[in-house]
Amino acid sequence: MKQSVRLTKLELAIMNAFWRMGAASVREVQDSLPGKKRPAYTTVQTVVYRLEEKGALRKVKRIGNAYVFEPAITREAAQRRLIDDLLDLLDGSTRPLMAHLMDSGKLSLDDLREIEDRLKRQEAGKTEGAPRGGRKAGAK
Amino acid sequence: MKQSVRLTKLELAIMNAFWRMGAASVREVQDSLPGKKRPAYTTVQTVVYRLEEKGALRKVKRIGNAYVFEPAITREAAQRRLIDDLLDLLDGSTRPLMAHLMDSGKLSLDDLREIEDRLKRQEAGKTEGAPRGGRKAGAK
DNA sequence: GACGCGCTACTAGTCTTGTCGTAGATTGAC
DNA sequence: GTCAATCTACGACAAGACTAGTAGCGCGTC
Repeated sequence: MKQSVRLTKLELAIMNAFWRMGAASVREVQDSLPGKKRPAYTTVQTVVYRLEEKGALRKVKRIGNAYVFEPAITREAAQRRLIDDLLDLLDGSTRPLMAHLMDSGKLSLDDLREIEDRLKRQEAGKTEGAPRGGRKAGAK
Repeated sequence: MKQSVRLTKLELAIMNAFWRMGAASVREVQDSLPGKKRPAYTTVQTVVYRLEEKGALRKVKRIGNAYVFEPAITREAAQRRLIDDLLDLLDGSTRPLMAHLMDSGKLSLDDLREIEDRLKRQEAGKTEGAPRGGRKAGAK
């Protein structure tokens, strides 16, 4: 049941292009990469193909002799995987994470307020019915 | 001025052993690794040597014919690097991070309260002098 | 002083990621 | 139908990480 895919830096940069553009050809993706880190066409091509193998992209059609790909996973899922991997490395504890975010000024009070609101809504919302088959334990 | 070292999963597992034990020999580290993921002695040895080259460990003495190593970087510094790398991948935004932590129930309201308090104290303490443009983060 | 054990030092193979080139196929334009 | 442009398909290679084996040295023991 592992549908989540681990992406490397370059793979993520390329996926970002797809999430931004929806569906695109290798050429379009390469053109869209910011100048400084724009690899050769075939480099982008190789990574796109690898992403397809990994299940992060899928071919949707051809235009001319070129394939058009689109994302097969959401940005959220990919980010989730990234974060879970990090938490795993941190032994599952969010403490060092939060501590560092605060120390480095990456978390503002406003950010916190927003999160707090959301968390409250979440807690409130989950006591009423609609179990939303999310992550029930039983999953074989 | 780059003193921070990027650690991989195995390297981190080994550093964790050192942070836990203080100073140790390769043998001690290997023995301390949890059974499931205990690599061969020479594998641990190779990684320990690599960590020394990277500056994450240093030799402190010999006991018998064996070297004893100790951490040359703190766990906090290593974790900081991990987190900064992640933020880099997330385009510097903490939003998806916080959102996922909440969704997966890794952040409680209590956690948030604590963080909020700390953040407030921090802000109060820094209004004097240093302007520190909050999140501009850029700092190459 | 000889022996064996454990440790170091070195070597080596495999995998992943990033990088790109080349050959050949396809296509649109004439 | 021919041609040039553009893609795909495939191969290659370097670096880094992970994995582990082997050779040989040194230390403690008898």
